[in-house]
Amino acid sequence: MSEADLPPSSDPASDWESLLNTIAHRPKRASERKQDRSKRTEQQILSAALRVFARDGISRSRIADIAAEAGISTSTLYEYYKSKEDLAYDLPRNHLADFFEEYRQAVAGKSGARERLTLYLTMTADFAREHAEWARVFYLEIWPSVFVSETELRHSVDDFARVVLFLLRQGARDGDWPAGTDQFQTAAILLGAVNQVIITWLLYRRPRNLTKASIEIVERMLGMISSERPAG
Amino acid sequence: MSEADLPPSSDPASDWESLLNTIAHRPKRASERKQDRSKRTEQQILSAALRVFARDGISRSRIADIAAEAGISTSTLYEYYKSKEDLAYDLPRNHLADFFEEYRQAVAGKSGARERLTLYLTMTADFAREHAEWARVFYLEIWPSVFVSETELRHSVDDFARVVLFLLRQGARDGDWPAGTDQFQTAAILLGAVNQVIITWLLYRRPRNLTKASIEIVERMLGMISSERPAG
DNA sequence: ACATTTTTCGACGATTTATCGGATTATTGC
DNA sequence: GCAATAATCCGATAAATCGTCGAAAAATGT
Repeated sequence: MSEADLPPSSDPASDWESLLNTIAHRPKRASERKQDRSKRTEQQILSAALRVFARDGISRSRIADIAAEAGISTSTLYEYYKSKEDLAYDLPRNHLADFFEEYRQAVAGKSGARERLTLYLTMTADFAREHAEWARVFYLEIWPSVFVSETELRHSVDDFARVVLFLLRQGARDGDWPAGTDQFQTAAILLGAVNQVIITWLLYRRPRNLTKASIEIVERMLGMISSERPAG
Repeated sequence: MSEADLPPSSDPASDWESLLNTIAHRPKRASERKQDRSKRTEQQILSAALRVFARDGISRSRIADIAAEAGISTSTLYEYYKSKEDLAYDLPRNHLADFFEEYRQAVAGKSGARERLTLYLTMTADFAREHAEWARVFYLEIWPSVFVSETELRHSVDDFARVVLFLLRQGARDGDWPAGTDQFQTAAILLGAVNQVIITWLLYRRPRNLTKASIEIVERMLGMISSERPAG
């Protein structure tokens, strides 16, 4: 069974709904733990791993430290994750789902492409600011990693760009910006710039005010894109 | 003795020269190996490490594999680098110095800020394409890493942005684009977009033609920046 | 209360990293 | 040339970390 088997629809509004639905509900993990105790343990592991990874970096972190931080033995941790790598790549998925869900709710009232896109990109930066430990692990260690493409996480990462592309197409249809330009290129500019700002903030705490900076840079880029003359 | 102790100069042309000089000649490593044999061994280690890191990823690579690939024993490798991390972070520096040197020569005839900037950003992408193994290690594993800021490599990474900022200021002085806008923001857009394109190419080989795509995206961004109306 | 399932953990084996002292090779001074 | 000295290399082995297994403990169902 292949993914993204949404029925082709000619109704843009329902396409948007179903896209949001898809990204917010990627299956989290086939854990199937029976007891509540286990669910608690799993949460403790994830929370401990996040703290330790953010503090020491994934490569320097030791499984034993994470287990100790979670208050369990090393071998118990291996009951839940078959390796450190497995744990590291599973870790960001819950948070990403949370982000998509937050966005889905925040965007509910808005129908304009530009409005939706502005909200998406600024919320991305804001989410990183609010979950700085997670963002450190995700943006500085996981996302660019060679191995993302081998994991389930890949779908969530791809979703990130999918939303931008969808909205760029919508805006082109609605006349918010020229339709002739390469939307992949535009998406690269938008996503690249926002990521760059987030990464700089994570590493050097510049700009001081990430929320304000991201709003400014997004407004500026969308302004530039809107007033471009169509490609000839 | 602190770095970057260039005498303050009010001559923009010589500032440019000295900036290029600084970045192309960062001290490579206090190796001080006496014999030619050692210099060869060091090269073999670096070249082997690059192959293995690019193939397996840094975290999955084993020191023993790198040593074998280099045709030396594990313990000999430790004569040269005190740990895998040490090796990984030293690896990119030679290539970066090569890039800066290549740029310095290519830019020699050009004096316009826009011309220099276009060349810089497109050469960045082209260098990644030509040295794909190195680029995989550098862009996907080293650059975004939390630890860059703890290593000597940090200076070279900072140089990357320094050049862009210098040229943005020059262009503002020369009237190539409005002077009012935040140049850090502009730099984030330019660098972020180019990095994004490079990373996408490394991971998915999209766009197919990286050289062409980077020229297009850089021209487009500089066009947008040039025709922005000054901030009010 | 007792059998069954689920979860936890200590003990241990396997893998990988890193060290050290001496053997080997090159360079220097004569 | 040839000894003396320095630089380089490597096998043996220690240290650290990862990962496995079987049995004990806890939870669940009847």
